[in-house]
This record gives sequence, C-alpha cells and structure tokens, in this order.
Amino acid sequence: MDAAQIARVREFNRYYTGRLGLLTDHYLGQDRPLGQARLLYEIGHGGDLRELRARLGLDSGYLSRLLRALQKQGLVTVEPHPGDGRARVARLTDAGRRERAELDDRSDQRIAGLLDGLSAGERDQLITAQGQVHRLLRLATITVDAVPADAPAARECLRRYAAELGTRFPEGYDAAALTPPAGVTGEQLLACEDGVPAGCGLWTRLTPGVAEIRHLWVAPHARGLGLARRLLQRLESGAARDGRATVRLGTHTALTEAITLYRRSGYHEIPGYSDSPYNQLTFEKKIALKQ
Amino acid sequence: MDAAQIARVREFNRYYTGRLGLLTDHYLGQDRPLGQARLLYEIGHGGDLRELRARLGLDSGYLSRLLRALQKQGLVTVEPHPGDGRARVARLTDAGRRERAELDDRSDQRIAGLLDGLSAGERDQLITAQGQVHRLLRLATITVDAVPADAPAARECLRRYAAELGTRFPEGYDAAALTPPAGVTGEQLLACEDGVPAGCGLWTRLTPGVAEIRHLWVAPHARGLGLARRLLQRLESGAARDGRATVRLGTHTALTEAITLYRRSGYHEIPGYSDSPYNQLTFEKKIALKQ
DNA sequence: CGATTTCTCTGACTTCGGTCAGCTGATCCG
DNA sequence: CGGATCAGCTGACCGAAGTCAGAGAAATCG
Repeated sequence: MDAAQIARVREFNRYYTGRLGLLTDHYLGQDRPLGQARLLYEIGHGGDLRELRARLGLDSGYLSRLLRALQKQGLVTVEPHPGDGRARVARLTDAGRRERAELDDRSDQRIAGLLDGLSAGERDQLITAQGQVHRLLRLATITVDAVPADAPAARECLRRYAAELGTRFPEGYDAAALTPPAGVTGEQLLACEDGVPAGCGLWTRLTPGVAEIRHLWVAPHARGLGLARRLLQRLESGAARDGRATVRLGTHTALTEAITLYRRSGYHEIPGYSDSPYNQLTFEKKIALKQ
Repeated sequence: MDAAQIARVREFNRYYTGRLGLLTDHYLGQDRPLGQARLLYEIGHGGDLRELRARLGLDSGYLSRLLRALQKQGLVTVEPHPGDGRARVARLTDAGRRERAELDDRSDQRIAGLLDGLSAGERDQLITAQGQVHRLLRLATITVDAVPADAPAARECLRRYAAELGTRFPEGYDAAALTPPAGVTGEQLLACEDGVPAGCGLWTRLTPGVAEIRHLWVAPHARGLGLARRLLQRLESGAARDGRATVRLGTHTALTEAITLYRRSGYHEIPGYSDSPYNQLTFEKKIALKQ
C-alpha cells in the first residue's frame, strides 16, 4: 500500500469533515439537538420504532426519550402498532412535517450557497467527482467472500437472480437450471455491502483443467460500481488456484451488459460447450496459473 | 441552481458522513474522548495555547481542563512561554508522542484497510476524484469581493505579490511600480478562503473604453484551484460594467503560468501600450458589454 | 395454559462537550 | 508608576448523548 495515497485520503477526509460541519447541518441552525433532528428526519419515511432504532443505532430508552421530547413539541405522535400490540409506530404531525421540510430546505440552501460559488462547468465537475468517490468508496466497502453453497444469503441471491432472468428472457427462466450437478462446485462467492447481500457468482469444475463460471449476478442497488468485474476476477483467480487454466461461461443474448463485461475482460466466443438452453453464447478465457 | 445537483451533493455528504465515522476516527478505538484525542493530535505541531485554542475553536477554560487531563496521564507537559510570561506552551512527552503516533497509525491502517478493497487502478481513480472534490470545494468556499484599494488585506497581498516578483524576475522588482496613478483605479478585488487572503487583482481606467488589469496574484496555498481564472473573469466583468469593451494587460516573460492563463482566456498579444519595464509582453481582449 | 421472549417505557446515572464569571499574574500603554 | 489589557486557570453550571437495570404489557413457544 502506497503511504502517499493513504496520506492523501486522510487529508481529504480531514478537509471534508471540517466542511461537513458546515454542510450536513441539516440539523444545526435549528435550535434543536442533533439527535432530535436526526430522528425527526428519519421518521419521515417509516415510523416503526424497531426500525428507527436500527437505522439510527439508538438505545431503546434513549429513543423513547427523544420521541417524548418531539411529542411534547407537537411534532410527532406515537401510536400502537396495528399488527403487534407490543410495538409502536411514530408519525409526523402536520407541524412535524413542516419542520422537517424546513430542515430539508435549509440544507438545500446551504448546498446551493456553496455551489453558486462555482461556474456551471465547475459544478458539473464537482458532481462527477463526488459520484466517482461515492462509487469507489462503496466498492471498497463491499466484501467478497467464499461461502458454503447452501449459505442462506447466497441462496437468496440466486433466487433473486433467477427471478430477474425470468423477467428478462423472453422465454422465461426455469429455476431448476440453477442447481449445478452435485459435487462439482468449486467456490460460491458472495458480495456484501454493510452486511447486505450485493451479488454472487460461482465456478464449477467442468472438465480437468477447465472451470465454468455461473450465476454471476449483482443486485440492482449495487450496479454501476464495478462489482461484476471484481466478482469475475475473484472467480477466475479461485479457479486458477484450483489449477484450471481455462474458464468457460455461457450467457443469454438478452444479457447485453454481461456480454460486454465478458468481452472486455478478455473472453472470446467459442462453440457451445453446454447444453443449457439459456447458454445462447459461450465464451472462454485462458488464465495464468499462479506458480 | 439545479435541484438535482443539490440532491446529489447532499446524498454524497450523507454517505460520506456515515463513512467518516469509520474513517476519521482516528480518535475512536482509543478509549479517549474525542476532545482529548484531537488536542493530543494538534499539539503535535505547535503547542502555543493561544494557537491551539484558535485552531480547535475551544473555550480557554475547556482547553485548560483538557490539558490537565492529558497532563495527568503523562502525555503532555505545559511550560511557560519563553517570550511572554502570560502565555504557556504545551509539549508532548515521549509517552504523548508514542500515543499520538499510535493514533496516527490506527488511522493509516483504517484507510489502508479500505483501500485494499480496491485494485491499483481504482485506488488511483479514488485519489484523483477526491483531489477534484477537494479542489472544487476549496474553490467554492473562496470569496472574491471588491475592497477599498487601501484595505490592509489587499495591501498585504500586493506586498507578497511584489516580494514574489522580486525573486522571480532576474532583474528584481521595484515595488514602486505597484502604485497606480492616482484616481484611475476601477476596482480592487480580494479573494479570501476562510477569512485568509488568497489572492488579489485590480483593474484601472487606461483610456476611454479601455481597462488595464494589474497585479493579478494568487497566494501559493491557493494555487492550482482555478482561482486566477475566476479573478480574471471577475475583473473583466467589472470593467465591462464600467463600459470598457477592451481589456489590456502586461506581463513578464518569466511568468509563464500567467501567460498561459491569458492565452487560454482569449487574450492575444498586442504591441506594447505601457512603458513599464516589467511589461515585456502585452495582451488585449475584447469583452462583451452587458446591455 | 404457563414460561419465556419481545417491545417499550421509566428512572437513575455517567460522561462529554461546552459556557460563564471571576480570579491571578504578566504585560503593555500612557 | 498605575490602569487597562491579555493569557490562563478554576469552580460552577448546563444540556446532550448515551448506558443500564428494571417494570409492565403483549406475543410466542412448548
């Protein structure tokens, strides 16, 4: 790891923390403590107390107290949960909604005040660069790990993958095609972002020296980050460690992004090696075995 | 202002605040309160209490208490200021230096842990994009305002400008050339970043319909942000408001960045109009008068 | 059905960050 | 020299944030 890079990231973080005090106070400016303001803001979309506690990471006693404070100010009502008599639900009153809108507005104005120090072109550059940072940080925090093939999160990903194929293939998709022949699975990878499944992929042992990559999928919320490429590389290196210098995969003509990815990643088309009806196109790549 | 842009900046800020909790805590992880950790960190470079108070924005009583806490832990000593018997100076002990180095290290490791989720290419992209964001945010927070020609901050900028020219011109620079003929000054602009002077520039009335731009200068700490261009544009529009459709300026062959800026900004070389020995090159630009 | 778990609320308590007023010396200004 | 000012220290005080240990009501499990 390059120490200069670390230093630059740290410097950016420092600068940004300092600015954020000016930028995300949202919160501040209103003479309302931060905790209350955050809560007011979050109640806006979804008032289940359990959920709020999880989202904001609050102690249940503390949350209770904050709610009562907001209640006393007439910004919030707390009602019993319709389905579960133990649980309760918070809801903004009209005054609460107005207050929240005002917070929102202040925040917007602060940002607007910042942006109009810039020319239109500079603004565009800023947005673009922030988008890049955002993308790369998300990518950096996503973990990719090998998991047992029957891990619940992996099953869930495959289920969603199958559901998506079902809508994208004109002929539909039969989820039975998911299960690989027993005993051939090399590695099932699972990508998670902050504990939430973000994608999957696996490779199997096709013939000696040859691996097949299957079910490479990225969850909609994690697309556009470059995660598919990373999963693909991890699958390749896993197969390489298993002594497989050739990797094959098949895909469907409807999956244009996937095809682009494979081509860009060094795969070239080969005659069909698979009898799956969904593998309308088949690709192969030679990979270097680690010595 | 584009509402979508504001929303995107806000979203980035939100995301980044969330991450920063994980990134700049520095601080956290050590079982030391944030205030103490920040102080420990800042004492590292410069222990003058006055300065520390200003840098961290602390109340003098609070600072005193924090210092005593660190003192009790054997991390810091406080000695009288050599030059001023009222003031005092804080200094890290060996233990304090070790502690600070450890904070530093933890922070580095956190960043390293983040970065090694990325490929080398992605790391470079991240650094570049963060650099852009940093640059543009700094630029956005810099204010450019017209000030009286005798404003102390403007005088200070001109003094530093002259000092710099003195070192850059082989023949040196005579600061007497700074003062424009009385009564012709149109507008003196001063750029400030967080209240610190960051650059200056002014235009004068040369002949009817013609303005001259002089003393365009950006402080070293604010270079590379695009501030010179902004100052130049502001000067031009100020001259235009004064009914001057032609702007001239002269510069020295040693000032290559300035020459590049002028060429890029639409200035073309003209025969010398000025008898200043430092104006080895002279430029002109026609600007549109606001109706 | 009873025992256990789940969810919320309450009271007691702690720490941290921060402000304020007043004090002591040192220094500066006239 | 004497008064104003400046730097730092101290004690008193405050609210915000957060933790912890129950209590009580509802739901769930066996």
